[in-house]
Amino acid sequence: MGEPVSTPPMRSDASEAYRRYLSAVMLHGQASARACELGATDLYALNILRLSGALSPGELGGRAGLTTGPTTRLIDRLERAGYVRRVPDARDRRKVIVEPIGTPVDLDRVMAPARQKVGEILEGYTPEQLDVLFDYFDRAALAYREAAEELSAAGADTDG
Amino acid sequence: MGEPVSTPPMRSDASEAYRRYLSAVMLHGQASARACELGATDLYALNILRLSGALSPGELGGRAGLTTGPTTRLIDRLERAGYVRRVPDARDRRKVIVEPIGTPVDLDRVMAPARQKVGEILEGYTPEQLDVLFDYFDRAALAYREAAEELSAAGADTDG
DNA sequence: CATAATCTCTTCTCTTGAGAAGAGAAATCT
DNA sequence: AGATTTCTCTTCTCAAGAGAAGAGATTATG
Repeated sequence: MGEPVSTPPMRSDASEAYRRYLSAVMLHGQASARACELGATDLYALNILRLSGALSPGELGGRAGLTTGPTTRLIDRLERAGYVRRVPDARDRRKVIVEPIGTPVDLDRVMAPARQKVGEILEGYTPEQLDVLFDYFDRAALAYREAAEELSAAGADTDG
Repeated sequence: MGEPVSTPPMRSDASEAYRRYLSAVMLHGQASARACELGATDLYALNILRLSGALSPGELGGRAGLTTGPTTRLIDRLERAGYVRRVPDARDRRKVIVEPIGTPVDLDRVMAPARQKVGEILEGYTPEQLDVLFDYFDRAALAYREAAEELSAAGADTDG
């Protein structure tokens, strides 16, 4: 997955710190998925569904960073595992709605350690400091999305 | 690849913001790789080599989040593309050293937009605020690594 | 209306990652 | 020294993602 190409912020070792951080997040994602006996993408998609509720395959795949082909098979796997159900959309018969209907039994147990550790870290910050963190997450997310957009647009230009 | 299972911090929409952030970072990584005509993992590995210098396959694979099998083929691809060279380690003949010997021509061009945008965001913060950010990256990285460690250890327990 | 253009999902083929098994080299133990 | 254990990389098989192509449904246009 897909793995991230970090864009190093400027300080001396900042880019290393940032890279280590992203790397750790992803290694944890893989370990979590393995503990749930799922692929990392499958668990990620399940998390998206838990937070956002039912989505169409297109929406789900887009948020999970998948193209449409793999998305269909992702949903196949989740459906077979009993975590998800396909429901036809009444208003647009081209569409399907993917409803979460279950959660891996040990998901909470698996997430607990990271949740607690990160929670403790965040508790150590003042509200102002937390504002800085989440302000950064917000704006950086936008920046990366825009940058990705530019790259895709530039690539589409030069394609046949 | 692998995609992250975010562990939502506590605030109301914080977990959503955090998820969007990670998602954006990864989508940008994929777009960057595509723009360089490489896989996301391949470009990530190349970045690791640029920052860390020559590494053994084991080290490289570990940092890229790959197991040893795929790592060999990753290096095969990079070698075939001319970005990397395998050199035998004189002191330990089990080992190989992977040396970066080139970089995709348009890597800088590809990275420029994100680098600039993120740079602008970071310039908007005071030194104290930047300390908060990088303090978080440091500690969160450790937290996620430890949490992943616990999961792996627990999984190894219950395995045959 | 009818036709064309667009959208959404699925199917197919090829590349890439995971994990098990194995070969070769080094370290450790007796 | 010889045997065992450990380490590092490679090879092999199977599952998962990328992208192209296609089927079915909706919307826009003449």
